[in-house]
Amino acid sequence: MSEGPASLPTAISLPGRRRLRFAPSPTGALHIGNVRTALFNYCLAGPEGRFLLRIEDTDRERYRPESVLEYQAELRWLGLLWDEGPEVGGPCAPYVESERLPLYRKAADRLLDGGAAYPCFCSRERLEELRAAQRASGLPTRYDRRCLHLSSDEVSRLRAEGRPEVVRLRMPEGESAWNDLVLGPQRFDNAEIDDQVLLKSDGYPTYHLAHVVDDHLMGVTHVVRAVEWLPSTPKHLVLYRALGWSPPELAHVPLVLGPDRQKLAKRHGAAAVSEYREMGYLPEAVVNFLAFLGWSPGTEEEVFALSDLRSRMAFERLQSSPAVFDGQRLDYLNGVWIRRLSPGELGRRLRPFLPQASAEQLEPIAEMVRERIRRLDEVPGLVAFAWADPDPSASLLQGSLSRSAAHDFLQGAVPVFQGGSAQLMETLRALASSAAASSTDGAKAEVRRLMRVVRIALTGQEISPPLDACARLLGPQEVDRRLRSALGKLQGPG
RNA sequence: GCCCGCAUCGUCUAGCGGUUAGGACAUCACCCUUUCAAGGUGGUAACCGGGGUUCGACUCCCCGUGCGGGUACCA
Repeated sequence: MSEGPASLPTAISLPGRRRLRFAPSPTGALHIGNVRTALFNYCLAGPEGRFLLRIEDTDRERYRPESVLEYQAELRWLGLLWDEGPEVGGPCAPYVESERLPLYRKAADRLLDGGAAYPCFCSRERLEELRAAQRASGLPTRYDRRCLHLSSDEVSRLRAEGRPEVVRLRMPEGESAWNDLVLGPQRFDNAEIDDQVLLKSDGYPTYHLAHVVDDHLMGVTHVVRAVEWLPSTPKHLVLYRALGWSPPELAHVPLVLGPDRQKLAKRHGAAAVSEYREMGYLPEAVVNFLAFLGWSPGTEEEVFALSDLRSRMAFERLQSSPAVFDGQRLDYLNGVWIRRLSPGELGRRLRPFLPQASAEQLEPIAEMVRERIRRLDEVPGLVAFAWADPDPSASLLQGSLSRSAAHDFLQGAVPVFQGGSAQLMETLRALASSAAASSTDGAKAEVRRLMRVVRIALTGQEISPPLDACARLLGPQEVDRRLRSALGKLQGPG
């Protein structure tokens, strides 16, 4: 490449009608709020569009290399597969900003040459003092442009001294306006905007420079990001213009709040996607739930798969007010999606939660729990009896029944279970009904009490999956052993 | 401090000048039921306040209030 110092590649005919991107900064765990932004970008690209993943690793202080792979794994888990980006490549590679440094340098040089930016040698200490003073006198905190009018001699002298140097954007006079796809017409007075640092003294660009260069070079057509970026948008617009590029469409989506209406964070409980995965939320439910935090179809439908969302989501229906993250609604949707899974599929998803279960046990377990759980991590507790000896006490077994009634019913139940499970419940209920016939209070209540004895004998718990399913999971021998053991405890007076 | 954004049931939301303000979660009651669920039926519950504009405002405009965001050589 024999490009001049101020030359940059040109973005031409890239695939996809719309090109949207998710550009996280790998500094920690992937936050659920960021996932929503990723989801919106993914969906808004539409079936005809392209979804790109770009790694914004320009903050060397906070950079965490492991995060890159973690983010990718979580996005894949959610089904947010990128058409271009790390690992999959694409026409705009590389998609990692730390590998694109020369591009930002060239852009900075071009801005410097055109007078849209200037070198600044002010120390961090001076900047801090400046801000403190401005704040103290009630002024907006902004750089005072001390380095704006440095002569070339002064610049060379400072460089010769080895003073750390940054490149600052020279914010021009006038106004910055755009039509935000979510918030509508926006207008800022440039005089309110600071001369932002574009290139840091370590040679890395700031977000402002890097994302403008990359979004342009990568042919990004729509930038969808959280409102926290709204106030710095004028800087970006100025950069596009100074570089001779036309800006993409902009859409600022509202924040996701915690129950206290503060920006969702760690202290609200789970903030990382990985935690949701570990708690047994299905990616389908997380996606469905997050989509409705700021979007709705305008109909009364509420269950959406990712592919439906990608074909249905549109800017016009994006919400402009912030949404509170409501865990109860997520739980509900998770239950809905769990019940939509076939027992076989649910069994496969259950694997990480049931290390002690055999391969053959997973599907039957899935079948017995699918209508009673909202999260996969509830399952180990529901079926714990299968791998533990319940060993219930006699008083727990008999409950409000007389000891002899409990004993007699259990004794009658033993042969029922031995007879195989085909009509198990029918037979058991018939047995209970006849035993309850002489009951003074309600026969129905008596049947319940009787069935309860069997439940506790088998599982040690008052609450369990249906008895026939429990019996099948345990197997005939174990059922027989547990019934006889309980029988033994109910022997004699009590 | 300065700049900016937002505002319908507790929560997510529908509404885009005229509606008994709709749905879902949660909640309450009942039904179903071998427990727990799931499912069914029904109920409680909202337009932040004040001015305008208009024959008519939840809807449009202004002010206030509240909440939030930004104000970095972090993104």
